[in-house]
Parts: sequence; structure tokens; C-alpha cells
Amino acid sequence: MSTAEETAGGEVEPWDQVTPDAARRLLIAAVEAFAERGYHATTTRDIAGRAGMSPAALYIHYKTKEELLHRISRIGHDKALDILRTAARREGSATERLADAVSSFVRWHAGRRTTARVVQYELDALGPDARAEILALRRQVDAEVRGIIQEGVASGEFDVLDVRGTTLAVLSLCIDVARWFNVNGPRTPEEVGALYADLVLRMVGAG
Amino acid sequence: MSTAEETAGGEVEPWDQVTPDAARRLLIAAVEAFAERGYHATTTRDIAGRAGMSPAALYIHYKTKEELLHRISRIGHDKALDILRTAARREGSATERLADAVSSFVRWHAGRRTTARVVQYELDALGPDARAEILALRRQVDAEVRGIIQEGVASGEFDVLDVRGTTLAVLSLCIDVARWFNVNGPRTPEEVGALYADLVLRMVGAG
DNA sequence: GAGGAAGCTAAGCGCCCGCTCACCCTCGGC
DNA sequence: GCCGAGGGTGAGCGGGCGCTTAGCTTCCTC
Repeated sequence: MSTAEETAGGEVEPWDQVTPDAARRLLIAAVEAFAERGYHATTTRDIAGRAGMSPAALYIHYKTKEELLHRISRIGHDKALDILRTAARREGSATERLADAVSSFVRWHAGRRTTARVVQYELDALGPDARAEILALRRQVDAEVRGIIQEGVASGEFDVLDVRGTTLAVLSLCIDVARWFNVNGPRTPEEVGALYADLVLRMVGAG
Repeated sequence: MSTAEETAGGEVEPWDQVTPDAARRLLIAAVEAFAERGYHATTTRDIAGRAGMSPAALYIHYKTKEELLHRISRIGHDKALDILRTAARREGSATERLADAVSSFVRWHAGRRTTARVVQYELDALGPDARAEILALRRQVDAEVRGIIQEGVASGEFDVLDVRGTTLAVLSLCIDVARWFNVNGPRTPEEVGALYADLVLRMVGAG
């Protein structure tokens, strides 16, 4: 529920806010396991094992396996929203802010691929209440990007017919990076971020 | 293994090629279940139940649950490749062919969303051999789109710096439609296809 | 109308799942 | 030096999983 952000940058591991130490280790183990195999294919024994603990230890810190996913999803969405808000609210033209938003959002999806994969693709495994909470955050994510595009259209920087549809496409493009990005592949997160920022500016008819 | 295509159009339900009738009903039931809940969260009892049969009936037609996914994935990828090939090999400029490829590929991902979702997002659940077979098809899909973009660059229609990266982004954009498209949402598959064709032409600097 | 393949079911096997419980350390406070 | 709280374990429960098996029906063939 806390949205506190200690530093202005974005390079803090978001798991640092989780205490005690054992709970954090379990959470990180769960992120890795969920990202590799998917939520349903991951066993609580696997998560506990990765954290160097017995299966029962998990239930001291979390009520259920689903609570782990919920916590991960919440922290990840908070971080994603924070990245976009930072880009949207800096000074500069809509063009600059959209490029910044896309490149930093993409860098996060590529560089923190394991986390992003869980956050973006395991939503369906959450129960109704948790899913509703996360979906509200996603609407804020959408609004943030739509805001920049709308301002660019208003200022005449952008040429966009369907603002909602284009927003959807831009976010979709960024999010899908978590599906295909390969850490051992030929591109760095920075390179993909720069490429995507250029592609998105073309999509909105900037420059 | 057969790649025969009876009609020139693209409106045949691809499951029609599956016989006998009971095997097809099971396959369709599996597609629906996998799309709704994911492969690992789907039980063989659920699949059989949707097809109106007992759990054991599944194993008369398929050796394992994984074989069902393999068959679905194979048929789906054959269909996707067929759609792109048809667009790539028609007559017309690179601009026309790319727009055609994107709009028909997107229409399929939106209109046959259940199938596309399984095909695109449950790949990890396949064993090594089946996955390798499907990945080979995906490389062909990539090559088909890359070919059109390359021809557009050669003819001077397109202005693209990174052909491979742009190809990846175009395909990623289309594929992700299967994740977010909502049948009860405000857009028809045709509308999304048209919007996306326009966005992709902008991405490659056409027109 | 006997024989046999094909298609299906009821019952259930063996396994592993999420999760619990009884118990055991470790360590700060008095 | 005893106590209680917090963090941990080994063993295991109840249940649902993927899959198998024995046996039944249907229907085609001659």
C-alpha cells in the first residue's frame, strides 16, 4: 500500500522494501520460479527450495502461494507506474516525454525481464479481488501514456487519429518485450529502449 | 504434418482437418480450456467434460495432454504462416503487402483469439522436441515479414534503420493482440487490423 | 450371426500438490 | 537461568492430478 520512493533514480531493486530477510528471499525465489515455469507449474516446494528453506517455511511469511503472486504483482505494477509517471511529469515537449517514457519502460521490461514477465503475464492466476486491485493500477498506467499522447496532439507535435487505440498499441508493444527479450541475445535493454522510442515516435507521427 | 490448404480464402476453421469427430471435439475443448485457464491449470477431466466425454476418452485419441497442446500449436502456427505467406506473395508494392500482412495477421489474432492465445503463449509448456519444431515455424514467420520489409527498403518505399529489430517489433505488436483483445470490447477485429496496418506503415516510414 | 475392431466408460492407481501441525531451536529481557 | 516470542523443521493429511485398465457396447464384414 505504500508508494514511498526513497531515491529519485530508478535503479533500486524494488524487493529491498520487503522485510524480514527470509520473506524477501522467498519473494525473489518465487519471481524466478514463476518467470521460468509460470505460476501454475511452480510448486511451493520449488520456491522454498530456491530460497534454501523447507516447504513449511513459506507459510510463516505468506498465507498462500497466491499471496506471493499478489505481492509480486503489486510491487511490480507500482514500479512500472512510477517509471511512467516520472517520465510523464518531467519538463520537456510531449515528444521528449513520450520517448523517455517508452525507452525507460522498455528498459525495465528487458532488464528486469523475470519480474516483468510475472507482472504482465500471470495476472489471470490472481483471485477476483487481487485482480481488480491490479487492474486499477493498469488503468492508471494507460492513463499516463494516453495523457502524453493527448498533449502531443493538442500541441500539434503528434498526428494521431485514434488516441485510445494508439495508446493501447504503444503499451502493448512495450509490454510484449518481456515475452521475447533474451538476456543472451544480441541486443541490450538500452538498445531496445532506443529502437522502440524511435518506432513509437514514428507511430504518433512526431518529427 | 500436412500443409494442404483446400481453399484460397482463409475462413475455414482449421480444426476441420482433424478427424474423427470425437478427436476434433476434444481438440476444440482443449483450445478453449487452455485459452481460459492456461495449459498447466487445465485438467484432462475438464477437457473431456467440455467435449461431453469421460476422462478416459481423451486417451483413445491422444497419448498425453501435451500431445493436445502440440497438435493445437502446430495447426495454429501452420495457419499463421499461411496467412503471412498469402499476403507476402500476392502482387503489389511492399507497402500494400505489408499492410495486408499486418491487417490479416491481426484480424486472425483478434478474431480467433482463443486459438491465438494458446498458440502464442503456451509454447513453454511443450517438451524440447515439440518446442524445437514450433520454433522452426516461428523463424519462418519472422523471415516472411522481414522479407517484405527488406523489399520495401530496397525499393525505397520504406525508411528503416534496423530491419531485424523493426521486424521483431512489428510481429510483437501483432502477437500481443491475442493477450489484450476483448470480444466484448469496443473494437472489431477488422478495426484493429486497419489501425495496426496504419501504425506499422508509420513504423517503417512508408508513404 | 459369429468375430473383431473401434469407441467409450467406471473405477482406480500412484504420485505430488498446497498446506498444516507438533515440535524444536535461538536469543533478548529480567 | 528461566521464559516467551519469532523463525524454522520433518512428517504427513486430504485431495486432485495424469493416466491406465478391464470390460462393455456398437457396428461393419463375411
